[in-house]
Amino acid sequence: MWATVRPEAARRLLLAAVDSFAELGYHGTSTRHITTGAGMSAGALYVHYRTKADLLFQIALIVHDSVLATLREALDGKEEPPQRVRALMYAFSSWHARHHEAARVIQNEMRALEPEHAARIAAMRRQVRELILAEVSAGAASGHFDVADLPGTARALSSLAIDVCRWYRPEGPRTPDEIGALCAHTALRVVGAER
Amino acid sequence: MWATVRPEAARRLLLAAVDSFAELGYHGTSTRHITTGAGMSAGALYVHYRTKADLLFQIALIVHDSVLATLREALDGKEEPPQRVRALMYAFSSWHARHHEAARVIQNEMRALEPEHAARIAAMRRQVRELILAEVSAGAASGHFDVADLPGTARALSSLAIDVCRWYRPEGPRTPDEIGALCAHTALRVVGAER
DNA sequence: CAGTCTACTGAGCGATCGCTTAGGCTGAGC
DNA sequence: GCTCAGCCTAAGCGATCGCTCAGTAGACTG
Repeated sequence: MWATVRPEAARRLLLAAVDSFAELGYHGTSTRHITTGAGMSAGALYVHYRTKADLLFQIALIVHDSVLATLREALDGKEEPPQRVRALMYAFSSWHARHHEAARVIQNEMRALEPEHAARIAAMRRQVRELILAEVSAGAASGHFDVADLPGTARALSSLAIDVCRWYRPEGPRTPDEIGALCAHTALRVVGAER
Repeated sequence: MWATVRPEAARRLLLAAVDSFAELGYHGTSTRHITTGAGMSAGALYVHYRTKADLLFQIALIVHDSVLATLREALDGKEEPPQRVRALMYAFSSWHARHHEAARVIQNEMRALEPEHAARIAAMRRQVRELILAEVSAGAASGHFDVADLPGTARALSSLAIDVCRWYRPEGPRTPDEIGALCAHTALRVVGAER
């Protein structure tokens, strides 16, 4: 996810910021804590980023790009609605386990963005929601699913996957792939695909 | 939920803190912002609370008490597992809509607590999880539900309800009661109670 | 080798933070 | 009518915040 961030020092700062934002929150993290974590002195952050808020924005852009790419790749080549929802939910929820630190940052810290940056991120989040809603709607229209409330059901699937980043612990009993399989199975029950 | 907090000035401070913590986060909120919101000067906070962190702890105690009381009251008198899970999920999710600000505080800001306070809150959260797990397990044992993974399914129900506080907006199209009904219905599908 | 550029250091700026303290106001009890 | 405890204000402490900037080390160019 971070491979494209250059130069290497900018990437080190960004990774240190994700770590610290996830653990202490945006406002709980000082710029000195970030630069120390990246092995640099206090002023180095401003060589690569305009402000602390800009650093958060760059993180949000990269992370949301990663989510969207992951979801689209998961759907690629799948035809039948149950297969598509299974792939989508597997990818979405296992991504939230694998990248739980980055996910926590984009779930909890977006209110620190300036309005115009927040709007750009909100647009990317809307794309994710519409992607899920489209799959639920398609399955309901084709008769594969039994769904009375389309947006409400899409919201439920979204909740199942996103909430993973809140409770997931790497030392816990489940791997990201096992969580993906569980969430996908649960999602198919939620849309009424099991007969 | 806050009626028992006395004197009235302490309650005003507490309510202002919940508002601000929910909107700006614990570290994003200054003690001056809290006292201004309660119509007092900066020093007034320390008449009623030892520290800013202690104020957060008092909030967490009250809020978790409210959740536990709400869940136990919802189960009271219900006999059959499907009825109990429906009541539990209705109460849990509609509580998260009705009290979405307080819920956001206890979901996102608990890491700011001191270790011994965090441990007390963690114990209360464990009680909530065990309450849900017990209902899922009882329904599976009695044959009302079809559940292969008991803790995983309990976690899914918990996610459905808790995540409400992340996306709920008072100006949105659904009332807390409608959200409760939707989550309860979804939960019964997740546990395989629909035949 | 001299000159230039980029990446970074480290001191430090003004602002704001959590919290303390001295003192004033108010109302219940004697 | 006086005392005193409880509640609150206003000023301000030391620490830390985000951010700036003059200076430097080292690689590259001509």
